[in-house]
Amino acid sequence: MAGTRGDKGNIPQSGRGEKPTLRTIAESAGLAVTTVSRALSGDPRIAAKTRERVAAIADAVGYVPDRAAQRLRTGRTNVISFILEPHDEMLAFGSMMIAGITEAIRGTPYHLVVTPQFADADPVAPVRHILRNRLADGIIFCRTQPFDLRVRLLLEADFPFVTHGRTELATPHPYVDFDNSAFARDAVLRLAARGHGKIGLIGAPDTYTFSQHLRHGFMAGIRETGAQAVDLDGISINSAPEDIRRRVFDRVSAGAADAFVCGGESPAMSVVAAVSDAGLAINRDIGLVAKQTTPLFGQIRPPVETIYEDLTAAGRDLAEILMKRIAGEPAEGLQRLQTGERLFDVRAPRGAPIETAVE
Amino acid sequence: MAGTRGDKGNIPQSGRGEKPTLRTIAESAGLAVTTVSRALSGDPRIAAKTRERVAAIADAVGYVPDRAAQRLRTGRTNVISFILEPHDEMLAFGSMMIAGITEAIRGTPYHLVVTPQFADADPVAPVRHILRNRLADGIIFCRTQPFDLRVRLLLEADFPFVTHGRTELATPHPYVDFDNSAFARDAVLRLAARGHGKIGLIGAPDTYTFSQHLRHGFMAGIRETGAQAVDLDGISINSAPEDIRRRVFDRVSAGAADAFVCGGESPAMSVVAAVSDAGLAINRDIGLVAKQTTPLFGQIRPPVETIYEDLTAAGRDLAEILMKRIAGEPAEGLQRLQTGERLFDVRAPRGAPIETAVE
DNA sequence: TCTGAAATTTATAACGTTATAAAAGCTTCC
DNA sequence: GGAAGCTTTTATAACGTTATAAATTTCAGA
Repeated sequence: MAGTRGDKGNIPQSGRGEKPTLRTIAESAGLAVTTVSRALSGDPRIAAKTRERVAAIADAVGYVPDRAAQRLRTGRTNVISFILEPHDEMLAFGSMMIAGITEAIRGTPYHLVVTPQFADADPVAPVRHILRNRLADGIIFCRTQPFDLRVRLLLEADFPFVTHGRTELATPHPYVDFDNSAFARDAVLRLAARGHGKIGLIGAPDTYTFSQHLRHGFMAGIRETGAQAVDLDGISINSAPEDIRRRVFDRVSAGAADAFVCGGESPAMSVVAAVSDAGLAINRDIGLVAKQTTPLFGQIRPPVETIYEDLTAAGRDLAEILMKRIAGEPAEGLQRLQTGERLFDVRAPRGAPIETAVE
Repeated sequence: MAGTRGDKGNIPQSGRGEKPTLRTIAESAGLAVTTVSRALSGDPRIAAKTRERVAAIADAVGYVPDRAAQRLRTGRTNVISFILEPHDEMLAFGSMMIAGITEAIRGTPYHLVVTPQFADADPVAPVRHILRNRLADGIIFCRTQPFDLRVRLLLEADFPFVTHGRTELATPHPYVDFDNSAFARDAVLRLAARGHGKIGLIGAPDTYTFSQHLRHGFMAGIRETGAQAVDLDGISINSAPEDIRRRVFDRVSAGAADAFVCGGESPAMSVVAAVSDAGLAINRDIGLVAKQTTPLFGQIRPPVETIYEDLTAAGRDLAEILMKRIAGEPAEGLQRLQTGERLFDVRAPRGAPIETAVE
């Protein structure tokens, strides 16, 4: 039942029930199929007059090229693969990225295929699968490691890709990244300037490159200000919210920490909860600077100072870079480092212009 | 440069650099291509012994069928299209759904293609586009309207689809929905039982079916309890967070409202902010029951009573239903209504067993 | 041993497109 | 007028698969 063709032709443009192909147009125009194909692809070998005539007929019959046939013939898939780990912690991450990617490929022939990277499976498996079966023209993936296996595999195969996050590999490759080091350093400077001396970092597991950047920036800030780095026993943005809350609650209750730098809004939420549970107040007693990736967080009370990482813009950049890479541009020019935007500064009144970053 | 084949064969399994096809296997086995094709698809016309032999060779050379060729020949795309509106407000919505869908199609031949539905474009356009170009075997889309044009179009074309949300059309169609009516009614009963008498609903624009369900349930609760429904001047979960905050602040400051039912966590966040800004306290002064769709919200302080809508489960159901529909199952059995799970009840101590719903 | 039917395999064509090579039409110029 | 060189069009084949129809082999029963 499902999927069978209805009796009445359900293609409104053309009077006939048949799906128009190049042959339909060729017959109607009295031309060879090859000529029509070339005319539609704007081949300069075809006379301008013929091109126009063909375009008109194609439009009239509602012709759209068959992607499967094109793909079979050319080997090009017109597919961009976005590899996504369905993390609880990531929340809006995927949605924001996808919004950016779809925006960038709007009007291009590319489609977006989401390829899951399951936690219980080999992380390289999706890349290998796409590569072997030529399932896409290019790949986007996130959360790189310093010596990322996926990057090495793709470099070796000379297959187009972009990463969200950098690596420490010698061969340059296209990437989009957020300057997490600057974010963390800046956060520490700001907290120290406000009198906080015992600062904890809630970053990510050290396997990720961005996590190391966070830590480097954080430690740089610590050294520059003479503040004390508070150990949080391996708590990270990947930890269960309740674990984070408890750990922060312990440190705060014991007076062992008086400020936190958070790599995400989910752990920041837990910090706010822990501080509240301890009978203390964010900003007044305990400092907090967090990275924000969704508008939602702007409404939290008490207001939390955040730096905004625009993931939709990142997705847009990733897709644009990938398309350029597929078109043959060299990797060197296709690297972009985002910097954060200050959203709310607790020292400034609401709505007031935000001061420039601490030098 | 990018995408060109490296000199060294980069397909590890097979010694040769060439991509194995049915012909490769046929030649190696001394069989016709047709036979190999049938053997691999488990056709009973092929002798069991031959099937095994072919399977062994296919495995050895690392054969994977060419999707483009299959698609061209059979007309089946093995693609499931998920139509997504990149809403600010939706946040984790897309991610959770996608997590569920990918989970369900794991191990099947289906791929997930995300098709954006841009706010500035015709909402029916993506469906029409997929239909015309046969870009998918089935479609998933969300936020139905009572007389949804997309549903009507797809029913007429007899094309497989599932919706997240119901319609009021006479012809039954597959759907997954959350019982928003029960949620809203239950929320009002609970708030009223706690002594709140002036209750506002932050639902969705009335064009959506689920929004009407929210309102029906809400009004049913109002009638049953004799509470007063507070008008919020068209504020909905689609409104800007700051607008919601201001409106709630006004009502609460003026003593015009003492409780709220929220159809999402983003507006609930704004309610918490507004109540805090008005110098009042959630639960003590102002009641709040919200729908929760992400784990994040569980950490908010003060704790907010929520009902959990499991969007990952919804995504899983949607994909499963769609695959059954594509396989030809009738729409009648493919309708599912989710009910919410109480996550936190302010009257019960944390961690204590949760009482059953108000009757 | 032969016949007819069942089991198994094969040849051919087609899905809709584009790359390659060849052909036809048109100018230009000696 | 015809060769040379350009522009424009066409014929053919191929990408890798599967549906259809035909052919071959196998086997039971007479």
